[in-house]
Amino acid sequence: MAIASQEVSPARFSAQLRSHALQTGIMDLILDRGLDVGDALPTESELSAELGVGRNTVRESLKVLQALGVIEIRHGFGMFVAPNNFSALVSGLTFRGRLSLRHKGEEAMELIDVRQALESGLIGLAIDLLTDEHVADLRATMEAMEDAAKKGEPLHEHDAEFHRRLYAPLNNELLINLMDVFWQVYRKIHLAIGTGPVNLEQQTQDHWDIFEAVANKDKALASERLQRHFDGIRLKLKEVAAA
Amino acid sequence: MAIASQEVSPARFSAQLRSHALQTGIMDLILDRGLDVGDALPTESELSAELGVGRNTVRESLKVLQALGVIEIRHGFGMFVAPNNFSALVSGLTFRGRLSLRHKGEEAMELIDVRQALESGLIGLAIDLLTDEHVADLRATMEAMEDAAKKGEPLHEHDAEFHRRLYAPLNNELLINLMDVFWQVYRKIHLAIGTGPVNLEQQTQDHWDIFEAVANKDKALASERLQRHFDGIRLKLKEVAAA
DNA sequence: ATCTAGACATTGGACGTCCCATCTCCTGTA
DNA sequence: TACAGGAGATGGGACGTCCAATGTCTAGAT
Repeated sequence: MAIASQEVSPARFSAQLRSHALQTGIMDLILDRGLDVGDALPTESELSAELGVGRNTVRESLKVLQALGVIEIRHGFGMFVAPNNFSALVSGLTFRGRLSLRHKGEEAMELIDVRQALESGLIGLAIDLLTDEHVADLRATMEAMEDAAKKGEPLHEHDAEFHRRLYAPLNNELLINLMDVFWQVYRKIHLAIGTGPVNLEQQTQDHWDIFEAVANKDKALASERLQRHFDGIRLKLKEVAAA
Repeated sequence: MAIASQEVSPARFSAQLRSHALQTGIMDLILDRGLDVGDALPTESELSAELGVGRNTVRESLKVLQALGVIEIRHGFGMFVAPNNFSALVSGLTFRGRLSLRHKGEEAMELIDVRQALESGLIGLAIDLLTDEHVADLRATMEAMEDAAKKGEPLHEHDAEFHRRLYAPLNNELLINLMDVFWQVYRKIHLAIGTGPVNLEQQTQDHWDIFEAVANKDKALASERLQRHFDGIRLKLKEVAAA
């Protein structure tokens, strides 16, 4: 399974296409050999030989695949087919947000909007599938958050957990990961634009309100309260953009 | 929670950290210098010198940033801050789907589910913001699709356009891009599992039905019809997985 | 017999150098 | 004025060399 286009007329294909072909070549190799998550890939040298390109070149593609969450690279050990994760997306999107903060913060606002749209748009579907067990899990998370708030500890871990469990009924790991990405980007933007003194009690209460609406299966109210959840940062973003 | 804290041995972390630090280093450099979309980055050699790493090493990071849509690399000309695009995500996600098709197609199903959840979950918000102009645009797209169907031409371009315009009222480029990613992944999965003879008229009619519900601002009906939209491929996926 | 420390092979990480491919821009000619 | 072609700059790629991290295996001590 070689990059067939190389033998014929390399010049006809743009460099970008060749680079992309190498990446898909490696992915095809994984699929052709029936490698599964956790299985080891050939070594860099072997790949270099089999694909007929230099080791540096294959390394560039491997780094890209690593960034895309396709493979996992372990120094001194080998390379393996990775379980999916979107972590790479976070840095790219955060960069976008920071970049846009310099003019009008439009993209940062869009990032917030995406998270808001995802959360308030999908909560209805989640409520449809909500079981008592899910509600119990949510309550447990909220109690942990309340404990932390009383001790003056930071809430972000509990916050993340709450939002993850909110959409657990959808039973879709991929979607949870995706929403987690936007949670993280949200948080980074929040940190970047600087926050005033955080009111732990208020923050906890906001989440209790959301929990209550969800537990009562009131889709409209839950959706509205989730929207509210983002009003604060939107205001601050506008201030920063105006300045 | 697949994203954040996977169990990681300390040394592997450091290796990852250096690579990641280089990437963020380049992004910081862009931000520090006030570079904007379209502006040129320093040359590879300059970056190599300024960041104190070898050119090959910096190239690996640059390729990653290119894959993440942060920069655009033009052979023989230079590197530039890129407008955001998620196109890189597509290949990674498609790989996931193809990989999962070999056992139970779970991830492929999740990918479909994500698109379905996004579309049917967000249509309500879109309808809230729908204007007559948006409806007119949608109708125009549908008429173009119908024309193509009558000529026996492939519909996928019109299909993509229809779904893009469906969420245009949300006025969020980022979200449109994101949904476009899942549209493309959906299509690739569709092609990968093989489709029976496509019924152009039926396909067009399905879209007309969705259009009608949206134009009438019937959120529930629109959401339901969007859900239906995916029933076919889900069935086929289950067949493939069972085989 | 068991445990541990250290040697060892394997593998990825980083770098330098050389040459090729491609682009833009400028110059010269018709 | 317009077009063709060259010059220079920049990214693309290939080796070769050495460094660093990791897991394994073995020898020695207990």
